[in-house]
Amino acid sequence: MNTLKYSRQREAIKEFLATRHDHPTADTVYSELRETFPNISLGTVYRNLSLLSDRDEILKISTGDGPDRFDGNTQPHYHFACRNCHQVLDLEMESIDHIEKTAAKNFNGNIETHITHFYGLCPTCIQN
Amino acid sequence: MNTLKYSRQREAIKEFLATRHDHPTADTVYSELRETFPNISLGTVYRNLSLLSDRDEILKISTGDGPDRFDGNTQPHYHFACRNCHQVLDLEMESIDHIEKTAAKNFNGNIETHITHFYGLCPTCIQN
DNA sequence: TTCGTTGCAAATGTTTTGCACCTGA
DNA sequence: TCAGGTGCAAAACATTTGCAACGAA
Repeated sequence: MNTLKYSRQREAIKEFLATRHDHPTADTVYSELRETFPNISLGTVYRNLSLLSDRDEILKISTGDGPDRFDGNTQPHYHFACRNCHQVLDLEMESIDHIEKTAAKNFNGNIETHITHFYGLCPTCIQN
Repeated sequence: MNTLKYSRQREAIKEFLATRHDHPTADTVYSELRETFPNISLGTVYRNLSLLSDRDEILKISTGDGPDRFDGNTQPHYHFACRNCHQVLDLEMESIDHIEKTAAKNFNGNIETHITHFYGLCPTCIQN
């Protein structure tokens, strides 16, 4: 593995994600960090987000609708994406890891992980 | 719902996807159809793929790695994406729809559907 | 005739990358 | 010192869209 050198920008990105629970996009991270680092570039944000998610220090969420989102919470958990307002919420649910065994039954490859996203209407949008 | 008018291009796209089981990308659909319709445009391919998947006549697969893929098989089933060769395979497995109930337990919104993808090494790549 | 569909090209939105300079170890 | 990190700008990718011409009903 590559040797990492400390960088204020990278630390700030990690720190920022740790305080947010709304799964911001790269562009949101960029705009917010601009207030502390007026010269930080979008390229740096993308480079660090991808570096951090490669190292499993943050989570990258691709819902298949709009840009990728990022999550500072690396504990295993699941996400819900609202089909109306497009916000992404954390779900508090028991583990469903057993589905990997189910999938492995008739499969000759090696299943290492899975990603599940749930979709529908969020508590707010359901009221209309 | 909108009234659809017959189009040879749209039929050919649907027909093409029905014969393939490797989940081609829009660009692959485009290149292959070019042989039958030398003037078909990428825009038309994208328009029809998105129209067909809105109507649930085909499936759109976003693995979060590379461009979207499309599947002519609309029967509920699951996909496996190889982290080495990036091919996408069908999994033959029993239904795991019950995970929607699990997810709904502590959630006030309405869960309408879910998407699960499995990742790892495919039978071919596992040998190296 | 009407209105959905097409081809083409330009535009958009997201993410990656080349490069010269900067910075941490 | 030197390898990794940064800012900037351009490029790469994937996808969408405006528009005039075309074609199905």
